[in-house]
Amino acid sequence: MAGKAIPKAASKAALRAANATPRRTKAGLRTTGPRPQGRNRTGALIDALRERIARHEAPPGAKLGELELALEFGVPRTQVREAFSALEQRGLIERIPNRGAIVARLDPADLVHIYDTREVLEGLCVRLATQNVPNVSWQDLLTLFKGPMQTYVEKGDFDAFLEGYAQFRTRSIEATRNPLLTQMLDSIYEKTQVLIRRIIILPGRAQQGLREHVAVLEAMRRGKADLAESLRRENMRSAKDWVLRYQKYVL
Amino acid sequence: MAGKAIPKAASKAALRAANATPRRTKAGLRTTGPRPQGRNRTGALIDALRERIARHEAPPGAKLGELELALEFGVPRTQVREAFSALEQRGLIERIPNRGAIVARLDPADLVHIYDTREVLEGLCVRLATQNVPNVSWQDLLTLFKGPMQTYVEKGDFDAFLEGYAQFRTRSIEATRNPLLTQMLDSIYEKTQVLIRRIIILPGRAQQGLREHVAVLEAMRRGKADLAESLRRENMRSAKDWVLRYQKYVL
DNA sequence: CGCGACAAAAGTGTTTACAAGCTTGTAGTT
DNA sequence: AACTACAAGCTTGTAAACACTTTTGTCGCG
Repeated sequence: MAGKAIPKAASKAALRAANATPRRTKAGLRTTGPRPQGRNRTGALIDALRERIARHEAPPGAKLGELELALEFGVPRTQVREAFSALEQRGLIERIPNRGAIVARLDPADLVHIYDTREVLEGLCVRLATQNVPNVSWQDLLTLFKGPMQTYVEKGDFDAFLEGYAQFRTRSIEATRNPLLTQMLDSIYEKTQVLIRRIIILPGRAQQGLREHVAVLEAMRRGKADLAESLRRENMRSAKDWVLRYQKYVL
Repeated sequence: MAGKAIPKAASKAALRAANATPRRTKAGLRTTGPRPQGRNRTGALIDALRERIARHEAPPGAKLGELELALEFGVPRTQVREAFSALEQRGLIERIPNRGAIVARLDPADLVHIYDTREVLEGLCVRLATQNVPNVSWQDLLTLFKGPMQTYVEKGDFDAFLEGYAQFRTRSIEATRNPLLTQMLDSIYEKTQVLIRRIIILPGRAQQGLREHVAVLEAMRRGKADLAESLRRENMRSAKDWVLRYQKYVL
């Protein structure tokens, strides 16, 4: 790895160019321009990074350089720092004093904590959802889970399968109309999203999970909120067992 | 309010003085000095603001000025902004473009959302706590709640009463050994802390809450984790009813 | 006496510049 | 040949200046 020995000229100028924000492709404007948009820029950056972490594009342990991200998104480094502060608060990244930020890692103990907490929150979610909207509004999801989803599993079409799950998730959460719960489930979702693709291919997990979801949906379809809650909690416990049993392959 | 008509000189100089960080009382050092401490400064600022909001020193709707806080804590404005970003993510403050940050307000709908979510999380908390530590370790709290706490209520010594509650809370949360749950309960706690002093003086609430807590503690003392969970949940529902019934006086 | 235009001031959002710390690569010594 | 010491550069932390927006106070007009 000894390398190159690039001389080292132009360091000042290079830094200046790198540190600066590359805005304004227009010609003569020398000022900042009319200010892009209110305060969405940092918010958008936060979301972009959350997405990137959830999608595993930035895997756990990956280093996040302030400069690198600032250049990529075309924002000043201070905004990247603000975003880091928010993400750290959310537990998605870890900041080490003069070393920068890395994507948070999960260890087996974290898995237990996540599933225990998720159990009660997901239970609450389906209970509220069942109570808040007409029973028939679950019919389409029930049909989906009883029909097409079965074939997705058999054929191993995991993308379609996950898409169906995402729908269930989205619909339930929206139906709760509870922003606090939504936020907490989102926070957990971000953490588990990293693993879902490994869990779903565990032997028998997709089939078992599907069976349990059908049961939950049937309870929701019939308006049995408390039953749906306890079925969903059982579902989470079952998922937890699976993950722990195969944890070597998941983490 | 027409006022003063201070001429307006020295604006540039004033701003410069205000915007700058007032570090280093020493004499001739012209640079930043040896860098105070790693990266605790922003973290400390976040905690200080959380505390201030929880204690109602900055009541809901209060404006938080970047400059003001920067001067008060002796940190640069960028750090205040980073702290704001974290607090916003936590839902403790609201940032309005170009207008600054205000302490988040609660409306009646938020109360419902908080109590629904709190119900399942507090239930999980006492269940895990019961499972994780020896039964006898709850004896002292049970004794406290059966004896001294009763007299606090009768005498109207709310400070001592709240102190007892805080102990129960702290002990339960620690016993769960679940950082994620801890974080979520903390997040909720910060929001309700604003109201607790108004709730506790509602007619009959302190007595009823105490009765319910004794029941929960007895279940914990006997190692009945599931029973403790359902009693705690019932306790939260009861608290929610009380708050909603008297919501005009609480909010 | 009220009401609307205008201008200054206050404060937020953004950018640039500089200083300190960690990393890495190289050279010199044992 | 391995190990330590040192120096350069890259990255983070901090400071300060700049640009834009909102607010507020005043003055002129109806």
